[in-house]
Amino acid sequence: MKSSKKRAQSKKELLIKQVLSRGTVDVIERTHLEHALSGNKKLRVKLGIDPTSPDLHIGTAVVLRKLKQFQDLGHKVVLIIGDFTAQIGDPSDQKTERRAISKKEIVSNMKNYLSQAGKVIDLGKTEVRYNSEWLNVGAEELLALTKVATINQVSERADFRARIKRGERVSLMEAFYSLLQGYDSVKIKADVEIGGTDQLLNLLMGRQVQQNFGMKKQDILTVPLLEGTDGVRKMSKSYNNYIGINAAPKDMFGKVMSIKDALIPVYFTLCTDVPEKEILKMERDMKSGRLNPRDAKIRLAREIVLLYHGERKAASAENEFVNVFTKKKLPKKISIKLVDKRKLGIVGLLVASGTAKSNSEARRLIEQGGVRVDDMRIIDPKKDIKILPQGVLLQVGRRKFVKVKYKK
RNA sequence: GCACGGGUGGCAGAGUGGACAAUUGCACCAGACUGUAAAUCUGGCGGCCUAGCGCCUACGGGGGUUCGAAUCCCUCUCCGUGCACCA
Repeated sequence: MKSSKKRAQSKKELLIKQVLSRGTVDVIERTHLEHALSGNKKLRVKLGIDPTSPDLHIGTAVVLRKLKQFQDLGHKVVLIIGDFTAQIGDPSDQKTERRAISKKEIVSNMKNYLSQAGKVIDLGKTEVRYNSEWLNVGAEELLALTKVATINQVSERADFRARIKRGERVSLMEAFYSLLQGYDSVKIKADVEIGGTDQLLNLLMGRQVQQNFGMKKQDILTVPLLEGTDGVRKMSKSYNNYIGINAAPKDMFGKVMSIKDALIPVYFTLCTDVPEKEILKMERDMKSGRLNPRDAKIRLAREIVLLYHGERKAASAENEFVNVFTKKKLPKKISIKLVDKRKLGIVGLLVASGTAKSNSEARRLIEQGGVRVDDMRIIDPKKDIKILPQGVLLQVGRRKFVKVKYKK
């Protein structure tokens, strides 16, 4: 009995260590949080969510995975949906003044968000709150809040200062934003708040607000921003370098395979549960040439797909990938497209089958040698193709396969 | 309200009367190679066809000047900055 208790104890220590170190950038204040985690008090762990973008990707999942670790330690996760601020519209995107989104949109966005977030955290143990619940305050309360910070302080923020220097605008709303979301921490009595490294200032403001409202300051913990598939910028939908949580297993697998080799260890650390020791070993082995980065990446892809689609689908996605790209075999499932002619030009065939957007594009693909019909490369854009009774197999590039049949 | 600056292809950002379907970078697509949809290299990246140094559409909207406009003028619209007591 005693030993099992001990084992549980050491397992907890391990989890704590993981919370504080794996995929963690800043911890403030470290020793305080460490003690709190070792204690028995159930901590309230806050994460603020922007309700404008309902699509989650594995980059946004990084912070959710961190939350999950807190949940595993028995703490309470509080998701705060920033519907209030979203309705005002965050003007920080200077160029295109972001339009305020409606309540209805927010509700549907959040439904989407939660169903996706549920793949990472345990929603049953999560408290979900909308900050319009308390932020729609009167002027009196608002003014009390504005006493917390000074214009001097806000204007000294590195990002604001830089923008002012460049002659760009900094809206008051932006300055208020951190106050308002800091007030969330007061209202929900947060012990800990987590967020991406880009949120550090906001999180710090939460501490300041809490202190001014006579409350104990929350600890804060930041996680890195995951680099996107381009390996340059952070993963984001607007850069089109993201891997969606809802992506089909096959696409998810392929997209992971398309990341730069250098990103492999980072992705392992932030996006999978593979033990850090193993990751380090893989890193060493890749450097020494003992491990083919491709194989490490295949494992990475499998681990990631596994988290969101389960083991069976992960295995079949892997199979499919190896088949199609390494062994150059045909994919298992090939979609069928019906056409109403028995014979048509290759250009028309590409367009009709949806493998090319326009005749010009089709021609280009053909001239560049990217088109095969029944495994025969077609280079002449004027070639006519007969649609055989059993159909013809059209391959465009390495990834598009379509079976074209005649529609009676 | 006044002054100034700006609105260019999915994004960033050149171009300020002809050589502009518009430099370049990113993203994207194809090919070669490979270790993979990595890296690298090559080509492409508005549409149409009779494939021509062809035609159509396109540099915020509309109108104009000109043989010719993304480029000049007018007007509208949108964005940004500054000013708005002294001025």
